[in-house]
Amino acid sequence: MAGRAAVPEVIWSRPERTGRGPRPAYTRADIAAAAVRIADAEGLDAVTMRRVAGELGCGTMSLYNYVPRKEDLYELMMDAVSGEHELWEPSGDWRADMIRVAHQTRALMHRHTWLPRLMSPVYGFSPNALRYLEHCLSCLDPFQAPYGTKMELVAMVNGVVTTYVGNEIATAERTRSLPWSADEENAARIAYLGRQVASGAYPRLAASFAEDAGPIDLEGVFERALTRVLDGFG
Amino acid sequence: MAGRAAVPEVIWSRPERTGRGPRPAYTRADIAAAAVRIADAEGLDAVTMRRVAGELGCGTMSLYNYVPRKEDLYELMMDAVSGEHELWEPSGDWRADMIRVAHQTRALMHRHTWLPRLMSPVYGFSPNALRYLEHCLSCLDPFQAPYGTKMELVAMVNGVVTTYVGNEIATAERTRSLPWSADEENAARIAYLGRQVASGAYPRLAASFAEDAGPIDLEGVFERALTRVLDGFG
DNA sequence: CCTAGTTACGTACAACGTACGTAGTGCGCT
DNA sequence: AGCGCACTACGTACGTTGTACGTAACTAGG
Repeated sequence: MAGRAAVPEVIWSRPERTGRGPRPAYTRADIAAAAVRIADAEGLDAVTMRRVAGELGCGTMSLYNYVPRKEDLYELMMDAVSGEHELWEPSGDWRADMIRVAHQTRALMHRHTWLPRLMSPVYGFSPNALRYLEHCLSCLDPFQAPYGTKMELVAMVNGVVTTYVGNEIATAERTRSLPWSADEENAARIAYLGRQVASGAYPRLAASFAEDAGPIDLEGVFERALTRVLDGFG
Repeated sequence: MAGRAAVPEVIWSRPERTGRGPRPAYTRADIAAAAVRIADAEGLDAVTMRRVAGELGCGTMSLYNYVPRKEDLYELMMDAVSGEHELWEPSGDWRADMIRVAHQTRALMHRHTWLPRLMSPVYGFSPNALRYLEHCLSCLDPFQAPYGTKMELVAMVNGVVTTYVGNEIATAERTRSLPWSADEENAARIAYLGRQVASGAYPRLAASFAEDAGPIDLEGVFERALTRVLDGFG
């Protein structure tokens, strides 16, 4: 209980290599890549300390030389995939650039479906996150506003992307894991809700479900949400 | 492996009481209340099957007669606190009503700080969730738009509230669990980021942090985000 | 009344994060 | 040059988790 971390212990503040002792067998990039590979292939829940160590080919407890807590492993994973962001020269049209950023982030999250779950609490300040943030701010150079407003815009766009793609992924995984089609799922949901709604206590809900019977166009929903958020910033 | 649930197994579709066998010692409301009490007092991670059973005064495995999986216990918790929503007669000004809804949900989440974590994947269709949804739609009666648009508005407001209050809570819990003040926290973060920014690779980030040195007004951020979202809907 | 379905609960298991102890290794200092 | 210490590596072990399973008691429907 004595000398254990009287400091935030952000992993990015501790150096990867101190110079003393034998050279580490793996880099942080190696570890992050292994964890990302597992998460992409088998889901986030398959990312355990034992499994990652096995993927690297070392003992379980050796991982703790690189990563003090599992939470920091998650941090490494988020930073690794944040490096996949393509950073272009701003076009001069900040609105178009932010839409492009949002679509790219959405694609990134669909490539790594575990990302929304890790991002939803709060995203930190990893190296690649800083580069991404700086790029967003550079896209917003033509947007006449104090930096506080620009940061709020970036946070809002990121929040909306995380929320909506998280929903898309949850929906997709539910329909994939279950042994029936999306239409049947939809029908079953209508059937259950129909029973609730039949009581007459929810007339507007009933009208809503009667209005749009088909499956929801998730991409369209995302696009409209994004447009509305940007509209709110004028 | 044979007869185990070839159906979604939404907990709300199974009756609370079938009539056969001894009468259950507890109601779903009892169980939900116990779990909520624990989560409010000791955090969501303290809500384990053993702990809830202990709070009720029954054996651990007896809980599984009421709740097939832990996920369903979460569902019960969300429904229970959703019942705390105050549902008023719509004022005729849908914008004002939605702002009131959002503030009330925010207050609810601050009262039950584990809510954003449970809501972020997707919120289901529990009885009280349906009542809440119907209330939102009734507030939107003066809003001339198809129900699809109204549903998107409600979803967006809920998403923003969840995201932002989730951030507020994460920030608050970080400063509470750590043995230094918010100012020191802020200073430490500036110090760490300052080191990164000092390289000169992030000029706009540097300018941003130079601009607003004080602590962030989270309530103001929330208020502005909400206003902007509603502005996006005209 | 009987029997089938339900409740109650103790035992048990696999999997998790990780504390701890020990052995080996190589940089920095004297 | 060589000593020492900080670091790496890793096996063992502990506490905790969700929950499968078996058994005993009980109550409504035929």
